[in-house]
Amino acid sequence: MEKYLSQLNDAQLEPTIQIDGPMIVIAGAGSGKTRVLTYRIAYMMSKGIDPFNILSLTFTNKAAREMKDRIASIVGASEAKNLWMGTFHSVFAKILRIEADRLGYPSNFTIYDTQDSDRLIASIIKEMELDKDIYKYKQVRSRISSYKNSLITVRAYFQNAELIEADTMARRPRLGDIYKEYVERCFKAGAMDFDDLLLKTNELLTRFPEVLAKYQNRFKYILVDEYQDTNHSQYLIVRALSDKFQNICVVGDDAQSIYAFRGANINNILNFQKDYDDVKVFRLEQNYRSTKNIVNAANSIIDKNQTKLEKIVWTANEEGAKIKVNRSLTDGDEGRYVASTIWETKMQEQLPNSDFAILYRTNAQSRAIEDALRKRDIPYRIYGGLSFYQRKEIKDVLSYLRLIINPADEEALKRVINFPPRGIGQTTVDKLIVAANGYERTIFEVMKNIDKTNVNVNSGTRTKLQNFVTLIESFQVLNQTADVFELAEHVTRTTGLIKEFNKDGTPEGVARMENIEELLNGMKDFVEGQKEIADTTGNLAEFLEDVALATDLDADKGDANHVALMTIHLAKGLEFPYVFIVGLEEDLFPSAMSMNTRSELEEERRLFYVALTRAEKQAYLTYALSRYRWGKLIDSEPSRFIEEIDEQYLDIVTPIEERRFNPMLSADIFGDVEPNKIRYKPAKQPVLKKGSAAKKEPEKFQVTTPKNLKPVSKTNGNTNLFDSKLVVGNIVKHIRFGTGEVLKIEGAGADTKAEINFQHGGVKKLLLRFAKLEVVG
DNA sequence: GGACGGCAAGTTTTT
DNA sequence: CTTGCCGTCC
Repeated sequence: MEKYLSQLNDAQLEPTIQIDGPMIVIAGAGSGKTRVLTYRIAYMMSKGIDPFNILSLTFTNKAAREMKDRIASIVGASEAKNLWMGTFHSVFAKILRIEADRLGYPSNFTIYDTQDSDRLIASIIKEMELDKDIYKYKQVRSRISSYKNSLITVRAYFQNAELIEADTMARRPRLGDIYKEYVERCFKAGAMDFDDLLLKTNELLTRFPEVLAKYQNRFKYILVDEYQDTNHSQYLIVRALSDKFQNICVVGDDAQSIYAFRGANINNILNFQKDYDDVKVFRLEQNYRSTKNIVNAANSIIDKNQTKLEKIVWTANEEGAKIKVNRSLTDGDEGRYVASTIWETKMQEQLPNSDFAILYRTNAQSRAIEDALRKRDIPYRIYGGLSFYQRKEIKDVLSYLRLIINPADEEALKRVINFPPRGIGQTTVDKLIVAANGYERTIFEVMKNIDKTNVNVNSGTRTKLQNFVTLIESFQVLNQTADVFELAEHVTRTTGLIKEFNKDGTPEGVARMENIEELLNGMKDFVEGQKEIADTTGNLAEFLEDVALATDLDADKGDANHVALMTIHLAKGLEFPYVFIVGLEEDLFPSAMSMNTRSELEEERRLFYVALTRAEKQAYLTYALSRYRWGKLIDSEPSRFIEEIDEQYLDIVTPIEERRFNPMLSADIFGDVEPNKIRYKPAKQPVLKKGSAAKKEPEKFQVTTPKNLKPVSKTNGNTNLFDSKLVVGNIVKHIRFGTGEVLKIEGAGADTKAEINFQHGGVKKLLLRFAKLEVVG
């Protein structure tokens, strides 16, 4: 342990060896807070504290996993295994399953994702015959969500005249009724939404003192990372659990609070010292990540905010290059600028793709960037956006599985009761819902006892309903003996899901088939993985929970060599040598939705601060004069955030208007130069989208690349390789299909697929993003 | 009950 | 430009 502690500076060492009592670590960006957290836990264990008594709450499951691995490497895997570590949502979902019956929930409750909530709310609005233009389901959902995060239950809502007044004034007098119905329907379906995982935990700890005592005694030491992003609900859970022993350590940076929209309350961190007695305060102010230029520029930005804790982030690192600011004509040009800059830097410095990240404010911005990267054969991966588990075909499969575990799950049932089509139409489903509400039973129970009900359906439909019940029940029987993978394979086959997606032969259908295939592969991995961990059973319920709370970041293998594309929110906690922050335009960043109040604007500014401080060596800021939005070109002006940076840290690239008339320079503007023209065979170019950019295909210019440099990624005449390591002819090993030869590689980025001829199983097309392939030759 | 085509709406950010 | 929803016709 000593040798690890000696790696820390004085400021880091102090909080690391401070074990007892309440404490806060205010950690500037890049100041090594993860290291402090990790070593602190290892240190605690080395002092004889039972890992069983330590609870560590992180912001992502990936962070938890990495930290646990690191701790395991210091103190040993068998010790680290007993640590409770994870996100608020995953930790308390586990506790809720243990204690569920106290709250009247089954322990196998479903976790509704946002899409499930949306659908349920939309159908309630429809059932109540309300105007869907006034009661927009997304707005209603976010309203309900913020109530839950503030611990305003339905009962509390109806006792609060102000809230009712506010919603009535907003022309939504029935909001409380929708809220009530939504909560009841979730309860009846044995389902909790994301907010419930926190709200119900609070209910559990408040209503049952013996449960509170149990977990207080269990979690004698509590650590909370990213404390600035906790909401009121989370705050109360932490307070309750730490109340007895007061061994609470929170770590965070108020300057990086960026989740107010989902209820995060920056006051939690600002007021921490008032919440506990004798709080010890530590500050980590030395930045180890970035150059002086980046650190100073970021400081000059955050200085503009009024609401903040005073701290001075500094670095002993080198001065570094100035931040490059580039203006483009359109979003397409912006993409090409980014792509060509990455390509040139990569060649000149001989860098891996994974040294680069492109960050944006909204997911929709990724498309123009993608197109440019694809044209340059630069491997990339998009994080976030529509995640794998939210795709239609995946949700369909998962819905069947959810029904096996919990037949009360109304949203899952509505999704698959007639998909693939089996003659149970909307009219019938509506009747079932009405009957279920009337009898106060679940839809599944009504179907099962259809003969004993007064549901008015003809005998043909009756049989179809009973057949569906029998189908699900047969799956339940199989679930007693089969593992997740075997079960899912059986389900996709017998329900006809596979056939359904296979039948049309359209590219979409084929893609969907392949996604289902990958889901099955993922299940195989899960089953294999669980076998190695003794304390878990690897059953279907656990798989579904993992999936419900997984983020796109969690699926990352971490070793792949690609440029990362993601929103700034998702980039929090990560770092990259080269960072591009794109779309720095008014109304986009800062967002038009967030310029009404000072606090909203300050949050946008903190977001910009987070973006800038991801960069280690070099940051690029780009903006476009016009941008496609809904198919139309709209004008934009540079973001105020660019001006707010002290100019001495900026390198403002020549404005584009001056260069437009210089034909020699225009190649740069459009960036469409062919890299390494001599040796490089351009790949199949994707069909260009309509738009001004496409029309102006420029002349091909030679890039000034040293001749002895070869592209880092070997293209082999094929289109872009997702993982540069894999080429045609490779012999690979797959967990399910065994050994095979790579025949073909196609697609780009997250959708890159390889066609592989397996010795057993024949030719398969696999998504590289999910297929865990081992190159063996 | 199901398939297909037309039209409106949507882009903050996520566990 | 996309996606999802709704209405029409078989």
